[in-house]
Amino acid sequence: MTFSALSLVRADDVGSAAERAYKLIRQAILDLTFLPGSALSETALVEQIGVSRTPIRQALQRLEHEQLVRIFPQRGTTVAPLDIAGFREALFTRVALEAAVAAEAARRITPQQCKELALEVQAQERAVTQGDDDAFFRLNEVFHRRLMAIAGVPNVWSAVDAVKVHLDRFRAGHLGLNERYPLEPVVEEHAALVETLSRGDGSAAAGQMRAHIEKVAPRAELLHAQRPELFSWPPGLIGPARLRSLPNR
Amino acid sequence: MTFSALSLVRADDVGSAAERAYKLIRQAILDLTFLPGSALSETALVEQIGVSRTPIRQALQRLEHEQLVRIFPQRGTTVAPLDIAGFREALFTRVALEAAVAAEAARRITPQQCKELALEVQAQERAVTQGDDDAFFRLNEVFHRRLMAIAGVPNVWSAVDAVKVHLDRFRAGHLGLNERYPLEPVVEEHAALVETLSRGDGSAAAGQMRAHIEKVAPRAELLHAQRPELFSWPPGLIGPARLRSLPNR
DNA sequence: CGCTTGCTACTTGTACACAAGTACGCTAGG
DNA sequence: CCTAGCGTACTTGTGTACAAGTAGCAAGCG
Repeated sequence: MTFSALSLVRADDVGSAAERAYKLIRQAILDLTFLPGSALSETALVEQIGVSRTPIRQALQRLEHEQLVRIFPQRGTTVAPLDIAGFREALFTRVALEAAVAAEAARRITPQQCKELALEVQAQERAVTQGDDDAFFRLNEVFHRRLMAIAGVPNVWSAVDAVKVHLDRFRAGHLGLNERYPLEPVVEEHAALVETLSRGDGSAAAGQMRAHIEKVAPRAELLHAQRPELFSWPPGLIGPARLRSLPNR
Repeated sequence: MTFSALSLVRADDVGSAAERAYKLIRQAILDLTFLPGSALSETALVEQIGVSRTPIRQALQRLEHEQLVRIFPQRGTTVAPLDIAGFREALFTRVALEAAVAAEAARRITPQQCKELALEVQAQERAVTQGDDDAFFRLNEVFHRRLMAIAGVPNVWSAVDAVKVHLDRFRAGHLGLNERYPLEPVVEEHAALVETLSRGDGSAAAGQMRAHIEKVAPRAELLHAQRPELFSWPPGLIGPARLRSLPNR
């Protein structure tokens, strides 16, 4: 009983101060607590998170490296606006990598691994029928990582993860609109993919994976049409000027 | 005449202290000035580079993120050993991305762009016949980046660059052995690729790109056979223990 | 002789003070 | 009323002192 409480505490307590600051700020950007285009004050973050400027700065520099924030020396730091071109490039990258993974996995997969994947798909189905979206997204990630392990390239996930944030930001934008994305087809595509993998058909598996991932493509233009303010710097300024007065947009 | 000297100075003088420290340490790791497995002392780097610990630490954390160093809290920092598995995964990633780029470029390329690529290949040929390897490697990088621009995904290069260091480290290891890698076939493959792109044959271009990049694959085992000490932690220790006494291996 | 225990010197992590530079607003002048 | 100029308050970048923790060695004990 104390265990579950402990594991909840861990999420905000484990790791160095810099690690905690990184995860907190990153999550706040992804779920739109910090709106795209708004200014991020290091001193304000110090008060909100309760650590010194040093770990805050480490976190912000990691976030700048993955292009979630922009740091303008001696001027300020802002949350990067959503960007359709960036979305398309991230999607291109993820499709290329995961399609290649699927092809290689089809060549290497064993019957035992096929059974394990089928079990995972069943777990995904349960999560969807129970309406537990968060559980499904976790299982979805596990599934895609498992394919990389089967293909013998587990660390390719880090390359996917680096671009995946720019896809997930669009999903978060849709969540704010209360538009649920139907998850049942996703599970069906997973099941079909496992079946293809079990036949060892690499090119078919690659094609299915490509189509599977590219289904999120329309999200970019949809969200841009519905919430254009997330895609540009606040009105009245072009580019990196006027960083002082952007408290919350 | 002062210009070329200036441009040489720039490499060590431009950018923030953290940026300079990052580039210097990175270069020293890539050209084996800092040997794989050896310890990196922050205070020693402070004296060698001439900046404070803060930018040194920023640089080391960037290097840890791209897996060139490993930081063990309260214990020490070491240069990451070469790793065949990492090489294979980096190669897989680069092949997947660049093959997809080649396929997309074949669909989008214009006749004008074909001519420009042909001119670039001629410049590469000149560099090779003049024996200017450094110039060729710069032109080679420009060529691959240009293909991404043509395919409409210029920022995919950053994803390639992130894994490319783990391929380049093996090239640096070979340089120490004075084994020159023949560059003429590389230029010929570039020329053949441009010809295929001009025909708009996407799948053929992807296949050529795949073969083109995978030619470096044998380097991993070759270097491992000739310089195994670059691939493991110094003798007498397994894993991350005993960081104190590893001055230069 | 082998083992334990404590000390010392080193590591990285964090906090804070200061330096360099920028934007905004006020004020004085036209 | 408008505009130019300056000062203030803010930003990030850097240096440095201190805190927390680890490895290695040496001395003392069994």
